[in-house]
Amino acid sequence: MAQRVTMHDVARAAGVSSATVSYVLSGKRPVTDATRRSVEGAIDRLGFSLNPVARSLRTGRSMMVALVVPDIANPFYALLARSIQDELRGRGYHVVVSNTGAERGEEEALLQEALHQRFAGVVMTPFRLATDAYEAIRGAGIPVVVSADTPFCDVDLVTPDAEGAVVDAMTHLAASGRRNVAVIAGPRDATGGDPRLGRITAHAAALGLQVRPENIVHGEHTREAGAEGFEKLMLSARRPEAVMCVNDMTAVGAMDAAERLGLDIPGDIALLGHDDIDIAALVRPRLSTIRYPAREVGVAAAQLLLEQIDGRTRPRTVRVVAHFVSRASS
Amino acid sequence: MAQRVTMHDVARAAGVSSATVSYVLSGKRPVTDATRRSVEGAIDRLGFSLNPVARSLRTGRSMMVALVVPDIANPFYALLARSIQDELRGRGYHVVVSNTGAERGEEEALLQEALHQRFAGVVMTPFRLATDAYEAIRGAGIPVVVSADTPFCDVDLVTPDAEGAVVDAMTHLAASGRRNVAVIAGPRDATGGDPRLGRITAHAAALGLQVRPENIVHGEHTREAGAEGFEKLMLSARRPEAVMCVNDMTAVGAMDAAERLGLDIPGDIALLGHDDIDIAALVRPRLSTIRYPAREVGVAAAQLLLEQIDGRTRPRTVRVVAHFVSRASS
DNA sequence: CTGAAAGCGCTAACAA
DNA sequence: TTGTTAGCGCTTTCAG
Repeated sequence: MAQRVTMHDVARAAGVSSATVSYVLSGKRPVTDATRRSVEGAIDRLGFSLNPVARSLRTGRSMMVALVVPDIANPFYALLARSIQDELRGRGYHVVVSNTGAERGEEEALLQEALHQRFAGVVMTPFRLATDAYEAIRGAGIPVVVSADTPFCDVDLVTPDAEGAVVDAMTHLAASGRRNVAVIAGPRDATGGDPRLGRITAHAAALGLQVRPENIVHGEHTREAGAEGFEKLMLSARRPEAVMCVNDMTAVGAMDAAERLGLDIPGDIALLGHDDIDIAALVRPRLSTIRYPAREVGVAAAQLLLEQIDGRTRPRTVRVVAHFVSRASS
Repeated sequence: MAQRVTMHDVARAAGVSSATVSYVLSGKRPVTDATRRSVEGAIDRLGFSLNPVARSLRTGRSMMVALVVPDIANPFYALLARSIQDELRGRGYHVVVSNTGAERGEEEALLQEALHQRFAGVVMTPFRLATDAYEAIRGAGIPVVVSADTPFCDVDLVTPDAEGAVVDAMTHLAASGRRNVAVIAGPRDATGGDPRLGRITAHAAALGLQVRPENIVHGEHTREAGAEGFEKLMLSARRPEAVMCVNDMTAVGAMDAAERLGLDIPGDIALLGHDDIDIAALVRPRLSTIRYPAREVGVAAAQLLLEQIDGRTRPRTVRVVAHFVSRASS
């Protein structure tokens, strides 16, 4: 009772050739109304549906899109996944989600895999991948969209426009008298460094803030790493008056640590996150953060991917603007 | 420069037939050490890798597993996805995530799709699907695992063992003098009703609690529905002293509403969730909840799926035990 | 232990 | 406007 109905069966039932059935389905060739009706009749009489696997083998392209992220359990990526799926479903694409754990080996392997599988495209948030790792897959003509803070050469990119937001956040800190600012940044060995950290240090001086080298700690984008980083910072001889975190999950980790250490936020120290996942407004104190809307990022990524699938070849970059959201933690 | 290297090329390079290459790869037939070495040499000299699409066409089964959930942006399902992916990756399976929005039409369509795509299996959290909707796909021999509170006939099932936890939770309410208990339950038209609600009403009387019919409201498993449900309950002539929610997201919605209404939790009213997603311990007051560990559910589901793929045919049910977690909201 | 060959179900030339 | 046909790259009988 499985789908044992092939195009051949339909063709026979409709008294045409299987090619005609194919053309009725794809519309790639004019077909008489009569034959069309006859074929369509046979199709739903027999309950036929096209075998996507055979089709993929023949055309060399599947309807699968890979979404490669560090961790789908991270709310930012979960929401990103949701919005990409929503955008792509209409066009019949399925989304294969894979987790890299931000590990370079996994990032490479999953990109390879997308190539072998002849996926229709890849949306990826790389952390440690070499910037030239896209050569092979782009050489195979598989569309790639990268979501990252770092500029990548020759690849479609969705990236934040966050200069203004960072300036706002730091202006806000300065206004409340916080001068000595620390940063819980991303991993030291991330490809292209940590642009979020870069933006902060770039603007600090002009805004009257100081980011001492010893007040910069590195770690993964996780809650645990955030807690660890915060504790490290609190050992500093000159305790910072504010901590800016690479994302909201690390900021939550910092709050965990602050609680353990008996430090009050924002009394003893101001805390800022990045992304504005739902959790940011749910924790207490509510977390001030630089909002980078996952949903919009996903929409943009899906858009770029579809454009490539539809034939665009010149790489494009979409900047999603980030905003400072002031809440109780700063 | 794409993967234009086929088994034929490898065969020629190794001076054997493509059948032999296939057998070297699959190990389904004994092969001399000499030929094996020669083939393996050719394989990595040419950078060959097997085309999964051709393989799927031939065998009639792909290495894709469908994960069909209401909303991957819901932390419970995100974590479920993560753990399933972790379990399945080792065996080479990829996970295709789809969102149903808990809509029956989508649930049916996505199940169908898994059939057409010849997926290796399906893990599904159904809400409104008819219980006999699995016939077709099971008839096609595609393994299915359902994660649900409701018992489903003839399908592998991962389901909570929550009687004890519910009794604990309600005992706790009774002990703190809450007698009049309300429930924010799942949708009224869910397949098999709402077993979480069922468990509550089943135990209420024996524990000295009262769940009045007008204190049961229905809605989706979302934050918004939770807020709406809570507001409805607060209009009740006899305001309940405790509210039990079908999951943590609805409980968070209830907290949203409580704040708007100026009600104190747990002072004016106790609040309980269900699942224990990370957010439960992050909101204030921290949410008491009935912990149903998504990670374990995912592991069990993956296990069941693999067993089926490996040939088991008799349906199996795994019960994951739930526990009451007492926090500040009750 | 190895090879030859027949397809899996579809698409896209090429003919008619 | 339609049909014929040759594969896409693999697995798996059936012979050797």
